[in-house]
Amino acid sequence: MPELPEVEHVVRALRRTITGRTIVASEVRLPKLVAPLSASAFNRKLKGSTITAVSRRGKFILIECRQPERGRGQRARSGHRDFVLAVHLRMTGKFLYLHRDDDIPKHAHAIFYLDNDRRLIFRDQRQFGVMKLIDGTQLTRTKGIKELAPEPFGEEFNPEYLKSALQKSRRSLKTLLLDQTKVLGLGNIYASEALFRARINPFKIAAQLSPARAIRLHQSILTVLRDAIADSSTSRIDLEQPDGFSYGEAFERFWQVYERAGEPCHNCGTKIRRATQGGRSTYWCPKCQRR
DNA sequence: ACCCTCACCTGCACGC
DNA sequence: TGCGTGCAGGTGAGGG
Repeated sequence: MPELPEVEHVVRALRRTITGRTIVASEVRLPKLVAPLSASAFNRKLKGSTITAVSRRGKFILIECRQPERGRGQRARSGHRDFVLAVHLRMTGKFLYLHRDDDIPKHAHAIFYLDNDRRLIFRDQRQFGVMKLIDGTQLTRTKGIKELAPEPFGEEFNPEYLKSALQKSRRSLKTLLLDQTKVLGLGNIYASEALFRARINPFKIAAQLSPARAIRLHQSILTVLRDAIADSSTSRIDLEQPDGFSYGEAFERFWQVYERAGEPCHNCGTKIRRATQGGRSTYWCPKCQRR
């Protein structure tokens, strides 16, 4: 369920919580979480590794690790190997930071035992989440990551980039905004919200959007992501409160159109509409976002 | 190369 | 109460 703003806050929470910790051992209870790697190979690789940093690429959480040299002789010069544990939360993935005696909750598919006697749990009700171990130098060559569009807050994601991405596509804007290889970071909620802010109809064909509107859309994408990240209720993401937080709750009160079908538009009072587009719900104001 | 549909899962809200 | 249906914020494989 998390889109980029929620992932960003999970990253910040992980960063202040687990940076510098060593993974004493790990336990994978759902093998497909780490497939095609085997659970035992995954655990072997992580054992004894120290977490050096936590970052993000799109909606992927990157837990950067350093594995001390084991055995004799190998790679004697550097003395360590760097790798990244890349985690995608998909719909329901969550991290929890538990004490030794806390009960392991339902749907805990991976457990990381840390050197401070605490446990980092990966919990995922729908089992869509994925983890992969990537060699330090291979990150930008990894399938699933190398195809991602530029980071929305980076220089490369500018109005010119967006215009050119739009020009190449015959799909609807809403569908295109969900494509992480074209525009990075939006999900089903913020795609609708960004289009509402830009006053652009979600069914409009991408290539037919005027340059002026493309600039407006670019602005709206950035502001909707920034506002969601800046929202103080977001910082409530607390890894120690397993059920005290659901990603959506924090932002609901700011939604202008999402899940508001039949309710009045905050701008003009017209009833917000809902339709299915590419199998997903799209919400829009038929007056503010005319074709 | 592009784009669409379906599949992956569990749980919840709803109507009967 | 129970059961069936549809829906959920994300992607990726496979096929046209």
